[in-house]
Amino acid sequence: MEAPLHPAPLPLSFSDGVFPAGCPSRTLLDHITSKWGVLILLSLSEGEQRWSELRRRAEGISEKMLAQTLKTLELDGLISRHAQPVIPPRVDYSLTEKGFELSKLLVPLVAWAFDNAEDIINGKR
Amino acid sequence: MEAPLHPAPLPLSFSDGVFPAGCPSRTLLDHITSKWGVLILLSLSEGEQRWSELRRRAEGISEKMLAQTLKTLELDGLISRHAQPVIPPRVDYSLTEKGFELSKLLVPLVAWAFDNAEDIINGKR
DNA sequence: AGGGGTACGCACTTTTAGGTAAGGTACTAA
DNA sequence: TTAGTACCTTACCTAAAAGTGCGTACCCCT
Repeated sequence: MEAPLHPAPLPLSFSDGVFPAGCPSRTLLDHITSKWGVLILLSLSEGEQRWSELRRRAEGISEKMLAQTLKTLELDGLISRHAQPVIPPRVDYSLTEKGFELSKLLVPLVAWAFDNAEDIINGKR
Repeated sequence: MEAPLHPAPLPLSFSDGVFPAGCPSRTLLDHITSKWGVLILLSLSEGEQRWSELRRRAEGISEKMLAQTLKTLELDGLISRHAQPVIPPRVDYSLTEKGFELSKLLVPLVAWAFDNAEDIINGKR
């Protein structure tokens, strides 16, 4: 009931306790935590998948946003693209090492959100 | 170099592998992973803080967005507000139990982003 | 001959998050 | 009297995110 008030470790290097405005981590966080970025990374945490599969799994995503999100994450070096010159086209996406590291932190977060979402969203308003 | 291809546990309850569009967790995730939501939660993970302190730490935030973000997170039951009827006004914010649970997952994520941001953002384009 | 699947790119429009600026209260200090 | 602090609210506006729809290339199936 009462506020926890635990100090919490926070192993960050923000010496002065300020999260600087121009910090590159803000940009990276924006990519990772974008509406569709999370879902794509999450989906790929289960292994290599192709375009159409990702489209199906991230329900509601438009083709434009899928392409855009994939491109951004690829530029960030979090996922890699394997295009096979076959007909019909086949392109597989998978996590890079860095992307996999990230997914290990992201998966539990989303799992927690999934488990607690109903209580939280219903409990209010 | 090569793609990892590890299956990854993924302890989620998405039986069919689809992340449903209307899922409440999408809304909750939007709040948590919003531009300022992350920073506020992160900041509060270090303990109770007041309005002006949060404003200073989340560099670049406007008063409007601070108020809005705090309100959303409070409605979600992630933070709690303690207003003291003193002059000048003093309002302290802290994480709730749920918010603290969440921060334990969020902190390492942001720490990772902070550690890897420079490499990632510079290495591209 | 026609329709459908796959993986996009491009242009256009809508929606929304966020920024800017001003005001408001209830004081205190100069 | 003017300024300043702390904690907001409200109205307005813009820039960025996201949606919509169209086109493409190539082949398969019927």
